[in-house]
Amino acid sequence: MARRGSYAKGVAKREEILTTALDVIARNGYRRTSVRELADAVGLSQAGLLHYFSSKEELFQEILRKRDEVDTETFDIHTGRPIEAFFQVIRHNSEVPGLVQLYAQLSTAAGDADHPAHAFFVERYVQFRTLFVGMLRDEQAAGRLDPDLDIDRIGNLFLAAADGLQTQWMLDPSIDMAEHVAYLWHLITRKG
Amino acid sequence: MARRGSYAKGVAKREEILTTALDVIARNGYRRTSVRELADAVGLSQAGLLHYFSSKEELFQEILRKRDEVDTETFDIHTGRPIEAFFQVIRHNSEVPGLVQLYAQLSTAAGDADHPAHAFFVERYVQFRTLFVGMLRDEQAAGRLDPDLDIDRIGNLFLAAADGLQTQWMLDPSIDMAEHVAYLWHLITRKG
DNA sequence: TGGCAAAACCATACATCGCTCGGTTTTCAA
DNA sequence: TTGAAAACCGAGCGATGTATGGTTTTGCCA
Repeated sequence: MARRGSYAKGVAKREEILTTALDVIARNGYRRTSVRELADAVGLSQAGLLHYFSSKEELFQEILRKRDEVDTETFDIHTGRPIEAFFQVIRHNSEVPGLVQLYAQLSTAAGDADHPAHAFFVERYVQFRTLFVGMLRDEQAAGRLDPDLDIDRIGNLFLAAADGLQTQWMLDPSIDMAEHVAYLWHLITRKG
Repeated sequence: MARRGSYAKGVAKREEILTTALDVIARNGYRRTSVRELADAVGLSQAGLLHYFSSKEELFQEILRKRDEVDTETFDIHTGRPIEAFFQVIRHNSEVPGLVQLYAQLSTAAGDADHPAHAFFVERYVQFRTLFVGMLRDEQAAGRLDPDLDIDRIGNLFLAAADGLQTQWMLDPSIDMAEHVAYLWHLITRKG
């Protein structure tokens, strides 16, 4: 499933690389993690590792893609109430600082239009915006949310708050990300 | 003023490095800017440049520190109404994408406690939080803001929104950062 | 079941990076 | 005028990401 024509061994190895890389980054931090180190951790040479991912940045992108897939399943994004899943994901994030570092670094680096992961993040934000705005629309339709609210802007503000709070949390772990986002939700839903 | 014991020439050169580096980064983007390139741009060798800044990361940190100083003066942060200055800074940011890239990258990299710029950003956030919360307290005292609001949390949410919107704006420049932050302000001040 | 194309994987090498070291030249106060 | 410190450089080191040209392993199908 990794690529067309992959052997069973290759598919398993690719998966092993992703999960192992996640561990190494979580333990060593994003800055101090090199391709050689990741290759060693899965018993491959650097060239052997780069057979599966054409560059370091693509490897990191795929790690984050897999994270999204796992989170989507684990926290029941599409079936439950998305706002609840959103809070759960944020709470969970404070237990995987390495991933937060990786995400923050790669998503900002991808701001450059030439960055290999640029398209990935552009699409990611589109998807999350759509998901969030759809949820807000449902809340409005159910009468639980002021119909005068600009749900497009609010959707962007929620994503921005989640990202920005990660930066603050990395600098000062005493900041409770989920609590802050919950307060933003309170600000929006108050005065029914 | 740059360091104790600097000669006049050195002080001027240090200043030239900062302003030139700013231009180069704005033009080439943060990723593609190396120390060698910056050294060339000011007519120095790399070793010559690193006489003024002990590392690349310290140079970038000093660029951002200078940016803060210039913005503080230009937009009248301490004398005018801080919220207005805040909007102006954000509007101005969309005209200096290179700086936004640099800030986003360095501030997230500094999340690692071992990063050379870690202390700088920790302190920076403390300062901005203090400034912002003070402003919110004044608004409450003047009766222009609901006294029940948690101004500490709101302060953090504003900083987070400003940061997170930069990420979104880099990925999609059609996003109006200032407009979104203004809408957040509207959400907080509505229903006086 | 044996052959063979493609996948899996490696050793080596290369360009570039940030940075250090040991020096020379320039500045400027005493 | 002098000399100590600042300003600056050439050369090179170790580490990084990645390209190249190969060998070994896998598994489909004839």
